[in-house]
Amino acid sequence: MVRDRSIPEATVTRLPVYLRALVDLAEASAGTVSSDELAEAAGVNSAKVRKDLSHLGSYGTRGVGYDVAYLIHQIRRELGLTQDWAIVIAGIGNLGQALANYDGFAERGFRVAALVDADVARVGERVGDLEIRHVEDLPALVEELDVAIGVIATPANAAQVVADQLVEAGVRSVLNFAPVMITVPPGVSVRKVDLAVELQILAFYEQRKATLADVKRRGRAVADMPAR
Amino acid sequence: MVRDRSIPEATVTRLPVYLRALVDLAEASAGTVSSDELAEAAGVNSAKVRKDLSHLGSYGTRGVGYDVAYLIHQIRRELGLTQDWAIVIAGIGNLGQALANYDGFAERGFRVAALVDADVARVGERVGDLEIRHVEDLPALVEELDVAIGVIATPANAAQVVADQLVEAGVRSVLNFAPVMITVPPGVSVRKVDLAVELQILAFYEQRKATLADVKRRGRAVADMPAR
DNA sequence: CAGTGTGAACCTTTTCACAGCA
DNA sequence: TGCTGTGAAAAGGTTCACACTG
Repeated sequence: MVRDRSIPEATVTRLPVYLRALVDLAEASAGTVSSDELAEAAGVNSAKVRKDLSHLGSYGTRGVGYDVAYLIHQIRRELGLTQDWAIVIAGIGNLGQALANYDGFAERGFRVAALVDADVARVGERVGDLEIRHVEDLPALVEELDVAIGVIATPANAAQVVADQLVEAGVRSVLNFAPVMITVPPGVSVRKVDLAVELQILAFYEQRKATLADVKRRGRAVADMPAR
Repeated sequence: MVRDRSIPEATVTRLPVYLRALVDLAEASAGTVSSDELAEAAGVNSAKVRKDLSHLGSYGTRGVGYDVAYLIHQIRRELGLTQDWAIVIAGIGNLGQALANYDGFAERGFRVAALVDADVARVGERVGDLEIRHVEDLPALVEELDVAIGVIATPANAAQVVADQLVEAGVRSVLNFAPVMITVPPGVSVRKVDLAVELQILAFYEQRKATLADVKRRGRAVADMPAR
């Protein structure tokens, strides 16, 4: 059967989760893993694991499971993590600093190559082993360091300006932590992480749980928050 | 028509996004907004906005649009944001500190009520106007401050232990920033934010863009990253 | 015979398109 | 006339269940 080149979006979002679970398993020196075990570790069900992995090809062995090391390799290849990616962080406030020092990036092939801020007073300050540069230097930094991904950690009101500067400088992918939607030209990818949004979603389900107290109001119990 | 009490999960995840856009619009003193305008501001399409809002009830006016202030009120009510929620942050490293100082929480009704860390050496240290407390104090803090939501900002290896402590202390909702899956008893909600996962997803699409260079390989162009 | 790979059924979400209302 | 609200259609994602294989 010809393998379809395109992997469903939902699968793409889960591959990094499997990858981490697999790396943990590898460290625990597991040679092989079943879809059941991997599902458990990733917090999904095993049918989903098998479907997802089948999009990569037939890398499992019936009656045995998947070879951990080989599967790690395949997922890395599929996600483009065999190379490492240089990222630039724009906006070195609390969040920017936390991101600059976040070990999870380096562990997974993302190298924080540069830090920029619009505040001239901050320029020259050291964070970890990088020096904060002025945002005006972006074009040179992107070019020099071959930066592919820009991370926006500025306040909301600066985000669009910085996004424009990143794009102008040649960055093609943007991860936006600012609590505002930014617009970019076609061909540039954006993902948005909004810390407060996640809390609001939790609050919704928390509130709904409280409603469980007066269950008698209706026949059917109020649903629990769906597992992800 | 009887309005169904249950709002689709996909809609719940978008309500906070609409809410923010609406608050921005309100600040720009817009009295009314059409589904088209709101869609633009939220980065989705207008049919989705109308479907989503229709789950809250019929709050729009045909030929005119939605009353911004009223819609804000309705979404807040639906999300349970009319009260404010006390949260505790566990693990006061770089990320924990950034979260403790993050304005976006307070702005949206989340009050950081306590900070805890397992490292006794950190106890007593001040971050903003809170003092770091020892993780052992969790039960007392949760009780006293009526904490509903716990945020885990510890390293991966401490996350499960802290999650257990939070649940033990009475927290019913957990936002997990640690790069590991945690398990909790039924009835406790967990959402997970993984900073590196988002980067990995971007890398996937970035890599795919690179593949566009050799478009001739196949008839159909490689798809762009789907908009969220 | 344990566990993958996968059609088929099912469910959720998105999009379309337009009737109906202010 | 302009824009909401919503059935109906389409797309996308999940789960089931089992044939098949190492």
